Amino acid sequence: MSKMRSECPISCSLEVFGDKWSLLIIRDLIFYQKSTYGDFLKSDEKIATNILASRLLALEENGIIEKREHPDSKAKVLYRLTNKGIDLLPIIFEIHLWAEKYFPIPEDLQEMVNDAKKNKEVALNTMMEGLRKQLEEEVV
Amino acid sequence: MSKMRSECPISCSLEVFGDKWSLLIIRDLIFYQKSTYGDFLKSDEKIATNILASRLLALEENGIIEKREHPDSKAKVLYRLTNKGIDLLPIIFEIHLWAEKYFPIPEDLQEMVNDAKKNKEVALNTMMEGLRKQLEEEVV
DNA sequence: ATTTGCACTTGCAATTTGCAAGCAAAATTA
DNA sequence: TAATTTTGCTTGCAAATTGCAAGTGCAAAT
Repeated sequence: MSKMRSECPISCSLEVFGDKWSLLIIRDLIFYQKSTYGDFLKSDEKIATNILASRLLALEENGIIEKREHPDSKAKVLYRLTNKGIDLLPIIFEIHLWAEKYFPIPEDLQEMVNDAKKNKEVALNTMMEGLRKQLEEEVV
Repeated sequence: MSKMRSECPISCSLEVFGDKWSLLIIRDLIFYQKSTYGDFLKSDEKIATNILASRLLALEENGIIEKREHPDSKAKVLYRLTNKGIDLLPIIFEIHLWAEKYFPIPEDLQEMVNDAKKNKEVALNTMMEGLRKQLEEEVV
């Protein structure tokens, strides 16, 4: 957050998640139930270990994700989206809808995208509620 | 478009507009009626000339923008969003709404964002129709 | 007690970005 | 008509970022 390029909301937002990796990490958190450093490393796009570390730190500093104790082991770190991070879902939803129009969509996502197309608001709200519930439950 | 990192719609989309500059150029086309190389250079974020040239080329290759003859002069080049580019507006809208929640929004954009919050679908459709109309008219 | 798993860090090479200057064609001015 | 300015780039080089491979330190399993 050192230097802002401008006051523009698009520009400010891009400084938070406008790189090649951040939205992919957020995607993994939302759609693939990934939550650890090792999980993110396994994604198809093959992020480098140092880049992953720097992105996770930046996302944490920007309040998009937070670190938690992992229930299974002290050696693991559990990463979770904050409410601020969960609020990015509408953007990710719209990116999916745009991509659906201009790229072939993998089978395993087709159903989700179809739902989103049929009834955007409902699909979105359902998904966001799910994520927030997950966040609350674990605090307990 | 040389090498794809994965089949993921988010990843594919990011390869089109997921850098620090592309969405700002698209923003300028949508919200500030900018349409020439010189216009884009004047933006607050101060993009370098070579980077601007490379981004314009990439956006054109990806079918997001197109070059046109400028009505005023042969020395000028008119850049316009294609329909594919106009379809990015919902994403940009959602980014604005997210930003509105987490950043201070400049006065000159406040009204637009308020409209968007009050009646998202209507505001979005109005704006997209306007952009498409502009695109059609000029072809004549 | 030793090996394995996990979350990183470090060093260095390769790629990308950013800055400053230059350049050709078109338009304007003298 | 000639000189100057505008416009849209390109080029060369330095600085920053990214990517790869090889560690490192602590926790957990064997």
